[in-house]
Amino acid sequence: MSEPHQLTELQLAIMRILWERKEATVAEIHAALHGERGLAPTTVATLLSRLEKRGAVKHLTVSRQYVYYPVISEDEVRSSMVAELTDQLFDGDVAELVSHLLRAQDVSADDLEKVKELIATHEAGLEASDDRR
Amino acid sequence: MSEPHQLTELQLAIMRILWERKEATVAEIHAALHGERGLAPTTVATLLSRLEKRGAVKHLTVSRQYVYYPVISEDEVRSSMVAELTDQLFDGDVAELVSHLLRAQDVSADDLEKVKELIATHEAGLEASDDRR
DNA sequence: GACAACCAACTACACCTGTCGTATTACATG
DNA sequence: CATGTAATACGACAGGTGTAGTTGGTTGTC
Repeated sequence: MSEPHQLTELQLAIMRILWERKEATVAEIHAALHGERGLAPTTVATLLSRLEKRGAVKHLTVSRQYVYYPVISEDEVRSSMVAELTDQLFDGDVAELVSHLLRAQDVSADDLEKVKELIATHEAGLEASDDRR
Repeated sequence: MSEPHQLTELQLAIMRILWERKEATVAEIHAALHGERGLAPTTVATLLSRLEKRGAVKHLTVSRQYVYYPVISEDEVRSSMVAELTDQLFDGDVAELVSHLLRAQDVSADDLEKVKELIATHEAGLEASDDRR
């Protein structure tokens, strides 16, 4: 069942870099983050060791430097966090979440098109597995 | 446009009670919460005053007791939190969120039906406003 | 071999949240 | 009016997070 992986904004920013690159040193992550935020290198290092303590990343040591890599996948985190949100805000009802999305101004006509296609594709997939049954 | 209303699990639990009942005293909220969690009354009071400091609730004093009521609506909080999640996990792309929902096992056949109906209804609404234009 | 540079480890601190205990105040009652 | 009771106000503390400084060990270089 995989523990709940609730990550904060900064933690996610770090994870995103790791997910993209598969692995990175503290210095690389610091550089990648540095564009927008003015964080000290030690700050990034602290965050990474805390993420490691929680089991979100691990590291190898390569010539005196730590190379971190993700242990949990982006999809796991997404699932975990979306589920948490759905539980807390929509009593676990995914349809309610979608309903909210549609009702709020959050969905543009473009989005709607995309969503419809997604559903069509998804249904095709379901039928395929139906056939196989 | 309306500050970010990111609430935690417990804070949401309290807000839900307030949204349902329109208003409630500390004692009532404590009782309503008490079923599942063993919180002290003072804990609930502390949470409420902190929520008030943040502008999520306000209170009136009725014969020595505080009667709290919500200042922000459930929909506001939902929008705010869903938007935040979408930004952080899906780079702000709502369609990506829906895509994730469909791909993950999170959506049952039933849910899918409901979602399709929702979309149909939503489109009908859009056309109506198109006509009006 | 001494020294500078680099890096991780450790420590610190402020702020938020969940949790309460204690102090204080206001009311009702005898 | 003295008191006990009921509620709020206030202060505290632990655990997590963002943020960073300082320390200490390795290593490459003169």
